[in-house]
Amino acid sequence: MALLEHPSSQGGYSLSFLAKAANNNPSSAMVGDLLDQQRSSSELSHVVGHDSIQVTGKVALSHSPSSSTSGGGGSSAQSVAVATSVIRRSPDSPDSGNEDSAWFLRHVLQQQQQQQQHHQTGEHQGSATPLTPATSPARGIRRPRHDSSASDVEASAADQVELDDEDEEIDELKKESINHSEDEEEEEKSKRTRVESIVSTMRTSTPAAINGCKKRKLYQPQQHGHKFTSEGEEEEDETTDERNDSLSEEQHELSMARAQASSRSSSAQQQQQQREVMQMQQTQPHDPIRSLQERIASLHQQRFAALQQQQQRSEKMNNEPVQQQQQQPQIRRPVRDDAGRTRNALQHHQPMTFGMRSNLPSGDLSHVSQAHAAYLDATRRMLMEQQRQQAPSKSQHVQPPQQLPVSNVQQPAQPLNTKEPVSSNSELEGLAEMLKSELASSLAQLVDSTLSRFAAAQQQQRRHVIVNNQKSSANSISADESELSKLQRGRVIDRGLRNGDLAALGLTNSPFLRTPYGPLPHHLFPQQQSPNSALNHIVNSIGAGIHPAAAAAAAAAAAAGLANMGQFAQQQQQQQQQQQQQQEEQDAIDADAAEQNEALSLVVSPKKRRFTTAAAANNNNKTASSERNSSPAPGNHQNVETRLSPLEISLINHSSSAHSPPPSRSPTPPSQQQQRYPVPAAQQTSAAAGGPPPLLHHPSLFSNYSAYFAAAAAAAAAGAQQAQAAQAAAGSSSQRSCKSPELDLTSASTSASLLHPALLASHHSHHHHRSHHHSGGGHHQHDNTDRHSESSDGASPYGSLHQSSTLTPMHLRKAKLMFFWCRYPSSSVLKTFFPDVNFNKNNTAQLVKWFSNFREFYYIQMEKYSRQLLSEGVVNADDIHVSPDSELFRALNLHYNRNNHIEVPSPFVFVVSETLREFFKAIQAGKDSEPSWKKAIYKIIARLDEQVPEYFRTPNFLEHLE
DNA sequence: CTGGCTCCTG
DNA sequence: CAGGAGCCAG
Repeated sequence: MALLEHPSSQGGYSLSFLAKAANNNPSSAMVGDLLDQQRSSSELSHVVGHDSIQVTGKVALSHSPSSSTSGGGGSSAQSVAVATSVIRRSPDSPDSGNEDSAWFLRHVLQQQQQQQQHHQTGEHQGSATPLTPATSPARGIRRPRHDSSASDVEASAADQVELDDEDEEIDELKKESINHSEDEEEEEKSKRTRVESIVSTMRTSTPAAINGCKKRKLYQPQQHGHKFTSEGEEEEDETTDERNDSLSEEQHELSMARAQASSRSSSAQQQQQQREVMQMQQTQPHDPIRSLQERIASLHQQRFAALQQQQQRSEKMNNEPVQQQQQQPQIRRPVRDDAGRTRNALQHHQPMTFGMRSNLPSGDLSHVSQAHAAYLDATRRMLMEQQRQQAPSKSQHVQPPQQLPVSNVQQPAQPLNTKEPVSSNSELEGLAEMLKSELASSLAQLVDSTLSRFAAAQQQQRRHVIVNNQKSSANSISADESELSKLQRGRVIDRGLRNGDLAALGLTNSPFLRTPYGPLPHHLFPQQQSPNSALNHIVNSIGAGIHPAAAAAAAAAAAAGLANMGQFAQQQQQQQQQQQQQQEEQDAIDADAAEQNEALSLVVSPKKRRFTTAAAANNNNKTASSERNSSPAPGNHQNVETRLSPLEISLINHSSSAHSPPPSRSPTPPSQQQQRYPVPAAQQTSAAAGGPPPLLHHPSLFSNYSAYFAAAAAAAAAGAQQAQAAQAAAGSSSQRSCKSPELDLTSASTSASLLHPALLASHHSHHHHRSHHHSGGGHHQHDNTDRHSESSDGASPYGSLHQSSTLTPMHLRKAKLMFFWCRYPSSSVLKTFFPDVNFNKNNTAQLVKWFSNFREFYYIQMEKYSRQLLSEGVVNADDIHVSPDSELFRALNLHYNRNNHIEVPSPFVFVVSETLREFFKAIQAGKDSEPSWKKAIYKIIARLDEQVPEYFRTPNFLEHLE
């Protein structure tokens, strides 16, 4: 019976994924061992999560997401940390050779396991404490909820404290690690980190997408508010904000780039870095968006450089560069502005890119796992090679020349690498000058080409629009654009949910992490001059290969004891890295110029309501779907975009590219798709994280924890901002700066525990819908209505003043999602989650009624399934376990989460199982014959309500719901 | 009396 | 899902 699942089979998605990955791994001794360990660890964590859920109840649940989610990732992070500690503490650690690697790995793994256990214990304690037995039974089914919420807050507070501690620890560890210059170990660590990152990434990868549900018209849109309201003002604000954000981002970027440059071993890389800096500087003043893009481009460049190094190295050492490359996040394709060098780098990498492509058939898990396996394998080989080389001659400087392939301008490289920055300032300046000139020229070209392309694209779009939708033509500066914008929103949503939970949007690129730890890498590898330069090189290359931020974060995390938050942050970063890689791949596939131009256009034209993605060459599908958007763009887009994550982007791309079901991302990467988005999205993400709450930039805040917080705050800020905007459109910037932070912090703290790693599963469905609409053809009328409703819902309300008293289908959707956390929301609280609605008695009643209906459906299902269980011979209620994969959840998901906007929160899983048990027991006891036998159960279930995550308050939330 | 909930029906 | 009826508590 699908419903019942044995405890053993019950794990969280993430865990199972991890296990899968482990299984897929081909591997050899070391790697294999590692994987096994991983798996076991994951199981452990899994078990932990499960236990906590069952045992502790609500509070535990709130924590559980982190535990279950982090399962693999957490373990990885821990392992890293462990590694560090091991290095420091154990004197017996071997200094060299083959044994070193193996030894290191084993130790790490062991430590990891131990830590897991510790973690487990901690978990129990934490969860158990806050639980507050609900009171007031009779009337106040709802009251209990309040109690529970309070307990949640406490829990979150506790978490914060822990995090602080973690931060301190991190700092200490960092220092220590720096002081202890053990090259080999360092190397190991870096490698380890990479492996870990991959594993964690796999963990997070998309959960099994449920059905590609069709979007059905819930009901006709009753009205549309004022589409075009104070659009102008908001936009203005947005622009400024964005600029500020971008600027701050740039700053971070600069500092980071410098730090990295110093650490880089090869002069070529330095050059690139400098170029980046130059680019950023140049672009900063002008266009924020552009600057962001530039920044991304620079990042890409960095990666490329790293890749190149690595590739060469790997090639030399063994003949398997491809595999390694696959694994590494680097396969980035230079963003538009990159001129010759970047392109060169790109070209060099292209072969690899292709390889990746072939190996990465779909964006789903499978591809990830494959990559992971490949990566592990490659890693193993690398280690072996290293060992071999080391053994024979420790003082081989032979390597350097090879590593500096493309631009050997400054050969001093390896030996001097650490000190280069200091000594060669003048040189750098000269380079900077050169770069500047180069950039200037290249930029001009780019701009020209971009503009021309954009124009062409627009024309095309218009055509499509006209053909497809007559009405929308007016607004349709670009139907495609609108579609794209929608997609983006989808991404945003996903990101918002996902990241909102974990790192709250944009942690990946968040300056917070980066700035602080950016320097770390180079500190960690200070002694590259040491005899075994080869190893050093490897380390460097590895480090470089990884996203700098990620690497830094990883290092920091490793050093630290790995607070939960830290884990999250790290994981997130890693994930994003991976996602970015994917995106990059796709991008690489496409022709460069066209895509980039599109991206630019997208950014450039902020006025279109739903992100006007310039989307010149976008898909036909989108064109068709464009019908809906026409509404003016509220200012919030920027914020929204901030949350876009690479993954989302990739998903979007995937979906757009093919109607195929979510699971498999069709490799067919039509060059036309909006791959451009990825880049902009990423940029914005970083910008958003950095921008809104400048206060958070304070050094003290630089920690995983702080980063997390900041991100959350930023996310919240967006919401707050909106609210403010709604009331007073103008001059909100100052207010925002002051007020937002507070709000953010508050919300963040409050929601810290609440934030779940609810992953937005898929935009696929959305896209599908759209495409369906198009294909469906014949329903022009329908489409039009649709568009109206959407525009009124998503767009206008959030715009700020566009409140309407109408509850739209989007609101309904949101309400349904909220049901996952809260079954008995009070009307007052409920209202706060729909700031875009002008509530009156009627719509309030409607909203309340919705939840009543939700409950009804829910309880019906519960009763039905519990009866079914009973009939199947289940005797003990305790034997009832529900897995998210169960039929029951399928039904529930279909009802409340049709498009899988979010991953079913683990708390809800618990609630369901609990409800099931209660019904089961009641029915078993024959209470169902009594008059209102369900009421008792209702009471119990009412107690299990949780606070709805803060990100539901995000103004843009609705937009994300397709 | 009102708000809120459940149950039933369409 | 929405409407309506009925019940209950402030």
